[in-house]
Amino acid sequence: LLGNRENLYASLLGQPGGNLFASEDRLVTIHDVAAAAGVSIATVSRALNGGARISAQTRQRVLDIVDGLGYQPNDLARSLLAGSSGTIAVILPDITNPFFPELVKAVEEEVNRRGNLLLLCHSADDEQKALADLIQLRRKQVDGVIVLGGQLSGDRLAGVVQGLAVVTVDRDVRLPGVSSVQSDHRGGARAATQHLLDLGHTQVAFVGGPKGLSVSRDRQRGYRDALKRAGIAHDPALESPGDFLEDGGYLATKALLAKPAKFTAVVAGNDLTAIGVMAALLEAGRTVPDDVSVVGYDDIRLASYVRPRLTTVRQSTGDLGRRAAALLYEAISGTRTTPVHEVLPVDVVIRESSAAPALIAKRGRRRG
Amino acid sequence: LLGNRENLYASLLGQPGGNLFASEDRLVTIHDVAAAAGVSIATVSRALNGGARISAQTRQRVLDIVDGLGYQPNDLARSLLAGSSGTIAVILPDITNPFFPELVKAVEEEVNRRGNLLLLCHSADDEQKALADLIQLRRKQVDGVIVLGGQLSGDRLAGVVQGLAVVTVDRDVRLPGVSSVQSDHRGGARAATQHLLDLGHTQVAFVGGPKGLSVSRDRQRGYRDALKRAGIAHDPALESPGDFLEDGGYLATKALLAKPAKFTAVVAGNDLTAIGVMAALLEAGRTVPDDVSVVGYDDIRLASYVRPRLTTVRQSTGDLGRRAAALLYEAISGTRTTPVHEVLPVDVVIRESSAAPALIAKRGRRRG
DNA sequence: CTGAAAGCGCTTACAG
DNA sequence: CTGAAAGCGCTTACAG
Repeated sequence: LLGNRENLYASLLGQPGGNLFASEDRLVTIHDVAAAAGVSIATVSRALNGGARISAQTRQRVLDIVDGLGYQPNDLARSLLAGSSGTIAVILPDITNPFFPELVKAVEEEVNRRGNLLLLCHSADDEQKALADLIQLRRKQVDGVIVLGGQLSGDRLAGVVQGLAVVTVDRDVRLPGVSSVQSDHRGGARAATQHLLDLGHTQVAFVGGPKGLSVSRDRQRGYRDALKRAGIAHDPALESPGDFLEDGGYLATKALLAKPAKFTAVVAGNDLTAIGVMAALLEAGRTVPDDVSVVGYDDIRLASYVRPRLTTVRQSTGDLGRRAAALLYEAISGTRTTPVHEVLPVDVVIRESSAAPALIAKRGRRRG
Repeated sequence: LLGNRENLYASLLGQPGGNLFASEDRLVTIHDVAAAAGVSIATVSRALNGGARISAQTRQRVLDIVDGLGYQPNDLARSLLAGSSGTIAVILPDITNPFFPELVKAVEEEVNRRGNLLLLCHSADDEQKALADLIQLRRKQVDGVIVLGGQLSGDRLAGVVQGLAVVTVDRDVRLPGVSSVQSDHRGGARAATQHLLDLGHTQVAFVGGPKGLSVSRDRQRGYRDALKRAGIAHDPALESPGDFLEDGGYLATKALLAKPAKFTAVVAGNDLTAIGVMAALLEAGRTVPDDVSVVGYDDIRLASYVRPRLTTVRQSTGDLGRRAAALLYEAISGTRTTPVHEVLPVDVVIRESSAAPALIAKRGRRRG
């Protein structure tokens, strides 16, 4: 295939006749090739698509003309016949959150490996736009779509999704025929909180994600799980939603700091939130981790570049993308008819932003 | 248009008959609608596309059937006729560099505003793949493509680009009919370096971008411009290429630190590089900015969240994307026939990572 | 092995 | 206002 492609652009670069235009502004079509080669368009098609019986010499003659003319088949026509466009779409809420580009990159690699192209719709946070996009995608005959996170309700999604292969990532709606992939948000948040508890913290705040996302809910549940297991009642005054961006973490922490309730550690809904949390703490004169410990979630690349380096929960973002793509192609090809719901494992990466609370640390030193 | 869309998915959600399938696995087509309404397919087409003369009552009857059946026109067929797919592509080198998502977001908004869809090709760093992608895009009849940065040589691009509307961003190749947008890399780097010089630095190192990119070249030129203007000869021992990622900045700084040549400030090729530079300095026991000042380039969102907050050159990334999209649509519509090459202004954002060199600072204090 | 014909799902002159 | 027909650029049985 690639060899074929190379031929094609070799011709585009080299040949004097390779100007792509049959006339003024009509691109060269299969008819032009057929005429130039003195064969029917069926023969040109056969020469191009291999497989079918055609004499080696006819094929070569046609291919030479194809090169000379710089002919490129029109995929719109091919797709119309095939009923498939060779295109996959991903719908996501916020491409400026580094978590998504990493995921999209993995998806794009898989999509490319299969010779397909990737459409990007930046809409999952706006239900109206997401629905409109989905409809447009269907009209364009995309073969499948991966829905990343987002607010789109299951009902709405179900309504618009018929006839489309769909895989969701990081949302827990169960739709007929729709597989999903997500990492173990609840377990991850539980482990992150447990890590702080193990360090000796007993007053742990939580700055989560936006309300209404299953990811936010799951991570909050994990946080509470850990507290409960340690016999600590969760204090609503120490829990705050965020927006999965730096700002939300910053603002929520400001608010937390203004309350009478004390805390020596914060579990953040994701890394961007954690960065905002740290900024607010620093601004309030609290040192991380000496005064307050902070843990994030995602392990985006920058988590290890901020100071202090961020303790966080690592998701294998690439795996998430690759699994989503794999499941989507199974759905498209009909290999998989009953959906699966995969939960990928996560682990806590301990870096510099978490430490024993000040008092305990002193006691420890005294003992040692 | 949106109203129309709303109708459509209202029907998809509500109607009992709206199942999209005419039979087993054939989607409903215009013929099904025509048959159900007892009219010709031409009439259905007219009812859907407005404009043409059709009685209000026939239109309504057809539209009701359309809703009832959940019919969605096949855009592949429409596009084949129109010779245009309503699709735009962007080719970029590295979506995990936060600079690009911000740009892509702006482009996507413009593309959406025009009712088009955006294809994403993650290939500009691999010439072979970029060419293959470009060819595939042409076959899919995309209306235009925005090429972001990347290594793709002008010649190669020229060969494959005929018949496609193209706009380049952050590269200085001049191709017939191809407009370009970029920020003032040279001026920006010059201003950033000047800022350090003004602070009193005389030994300023440079950790740039990958070799072979015009962006890298321009920023290095700006750096040298400023030195020259100050009567300082640039020292090749203090200049190093990077890769526009954290790692490159980190590694290059390690190498710089191992050399005998001294420096009290570093101009980094971009913000990611600057973050790597700071990590290496910290690891070597140098404080930023007390021992060494660092300035970045791009002003990605995280530049103001790392500690110390990064002094950097702000590009209006959104403007870059919006201008690129606008120029592309001018090319597509034929409004613009002679290409333009726009250079957008930049400015230095002074934050915490730059300060007077230690010695000067002390002198200053003594004096004061 | 090769060609003529039908057809993919639409839109748009052309008649009426 | 409405329908029959042609055509967008291809692929694929169907004949020969």
